[in-house]
Amino acid sequence: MTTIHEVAEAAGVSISTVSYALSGKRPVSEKTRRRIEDAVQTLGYEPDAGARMLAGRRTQIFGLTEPLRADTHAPTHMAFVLAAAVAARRRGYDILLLTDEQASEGMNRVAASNLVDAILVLDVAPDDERADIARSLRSPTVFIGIPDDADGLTCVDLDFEGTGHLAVDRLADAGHTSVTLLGQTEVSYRKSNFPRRLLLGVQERAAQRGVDLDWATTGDTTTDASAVRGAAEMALSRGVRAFIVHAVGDVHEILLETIAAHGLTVGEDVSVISAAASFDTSSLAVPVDTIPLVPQKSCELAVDLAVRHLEEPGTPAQIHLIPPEYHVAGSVAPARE
Amino acid sequence: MTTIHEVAEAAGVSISTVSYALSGKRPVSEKTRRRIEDAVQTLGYEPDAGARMLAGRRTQIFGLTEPLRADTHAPTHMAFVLAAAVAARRRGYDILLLTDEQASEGMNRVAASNLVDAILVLDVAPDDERADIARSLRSPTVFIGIPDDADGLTCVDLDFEGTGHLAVDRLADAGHTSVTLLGQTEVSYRKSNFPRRLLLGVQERAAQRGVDLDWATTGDTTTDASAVRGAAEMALSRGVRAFIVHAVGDVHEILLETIAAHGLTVGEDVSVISAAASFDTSSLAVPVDTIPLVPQKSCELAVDLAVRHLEEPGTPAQIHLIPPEYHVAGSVAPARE
DNA sequence: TTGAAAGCGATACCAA
DNA sequence: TTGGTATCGCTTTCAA
Repeated sequence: MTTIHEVAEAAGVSISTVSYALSGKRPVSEKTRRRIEDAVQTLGYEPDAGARMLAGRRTQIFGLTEPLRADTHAPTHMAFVLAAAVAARRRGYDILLLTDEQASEGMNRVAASNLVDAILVLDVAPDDERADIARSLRSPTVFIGIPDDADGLTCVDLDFEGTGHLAVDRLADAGHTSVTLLGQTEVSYRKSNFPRRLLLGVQERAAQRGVDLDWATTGDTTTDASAVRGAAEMALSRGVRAFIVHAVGDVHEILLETIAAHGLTVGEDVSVISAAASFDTSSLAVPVDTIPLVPQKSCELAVDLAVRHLEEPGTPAQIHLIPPEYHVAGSVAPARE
Repeated sequence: MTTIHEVAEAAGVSISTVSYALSGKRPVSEKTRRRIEDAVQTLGYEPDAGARMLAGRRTQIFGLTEPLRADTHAPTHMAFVLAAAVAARRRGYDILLLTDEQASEGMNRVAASNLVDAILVLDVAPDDERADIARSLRSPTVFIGIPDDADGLTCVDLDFEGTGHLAVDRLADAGHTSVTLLGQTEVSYRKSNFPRRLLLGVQERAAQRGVDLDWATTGDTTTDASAVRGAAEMALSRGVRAFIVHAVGDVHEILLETIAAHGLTVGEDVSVISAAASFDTSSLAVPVDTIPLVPQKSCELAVDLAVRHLEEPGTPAQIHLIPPEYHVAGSVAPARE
């Protein structure tokens, strides 16, 4: 293993100059920097992580806690983990995984041992026990999702209520007076809170705009195809021609199939908006207007906030809602008389 | 932050005694150990990770590389990540995530900087570039999966060929002379190698036992329900009454539905074996005999091997195949005349 | 059974 | 623009 001493010797300078040349925290003359870089190159030098942590009081590691509850939608979750890892890496941080029981216990452990510079919290539950833990830690902690008691916490999330407002507005603007919200599974309305927040936003705005609203869940603990089909058919037969879908890809597919089976055409006879979908809606059978939930955005903001808290320790905790963005694909049509 | 010095002072001993008392690497008298433990407790002492790494030359961290290719089955993958994290933690190790481009590049980085003690490799491809990287590293590396060129590598995996053998044997023993293998997607036979290994095992044993074999894939890049149904119907109409399924849960469900739709009963008219499934087959509509792929087993063995390589540096690289286990659920019936 | 002290390999302060 | 060196908090050898 090559050390900073060997690099210094090879370059004919002191170790402090090597350190400064590599960190850029002090100006170094062009030619000495070249010599140092050459030495680093030929010797294959890589600073020792442990020594760095000890001397620099920075680990360049973020903890990522994820309980991985059984009802977590795996693809969505993986997208968030991946996005967090990529975002962190861009800022020079690695991700240390805290899953399962370690999700809570590990937070204390890695914070107390200075293994991580900050902690990112995924898969947030309404009554998340990690909220209290976070409040008791000195390490900056950023929640991706919002617990019921978010007091004193830094949180990042899509503005689900705003998303609900936006979806209803678009349909109401198109003249629809009757809308069905095809939601998540029953269990997710109890164990998470973003589905409720979207529902609330939809209900609120529907009331304001005088829109009749129906709400159907899509299964008990897991997506139930026949329940979805049933709900869609019921709505269509009652004359509903506008849908907001807050669900996984399969539910979208079933709705689109059911609409087609009724001899109706999305974007002409029926309007559909996909709300807060984290999958690629462009791969659906029919193009659907989407207000997407973009893991990259949430995670990049979360990482930015963690870094900011590290660099400016005084930064106040705050909830950051990401404004919804409406992507037109032609699935919303004017209501027919 | 409390340091080992404060603990030593509080307990009235030297720091070395504290260190030894906590690591157990040297006998410490009962009563001094008590005093030290008390001090640790009341002060809330947790050893500094960086200092530990530097002085102890051990990080207690494993790198986990996972490219997360687009065709990766998310739930299966998550099960492996979780199992790896749990197994590692049991032995006192944390998991550092190396995803995406970092899967390869990161291996070199974390190994060179001594950030990790060993590396676990997930999501192994036939021509995996991480094979060469692993061979060039000094850090112990364990593959969970087997690349085509596994020379000099330590690998862990289910014995997929043996799984194929076992499945065919059970059906042949029951008198079946005609079997259909319902396999994975097309793409997985190109981008992974375990599907091929299972296929090979099935073909081999089918030839040996004089069993007619048909093989159907279940879609191009993603599971195609109608393709699965078509394959199942084709087989049933040709008189095939024995199936080996190597696929995700949905494919099982579709096969079972199709069998029922033909008025046939699994375990009486038709025999079905699920091979190398990593999901919980007990939640299927009909109980199905299973030769499971258990992430916990693979990951525990992988972690054990990594630890062994750390403790006994001479340990030779080797491929470790986990013997298949047959779980009876009553879905295999004697063939009818 | 215990203690003193020499590192481990960086960072960053104080001088020059 | 550069160098010397104290320091970070622990592990482990050597001595007692």
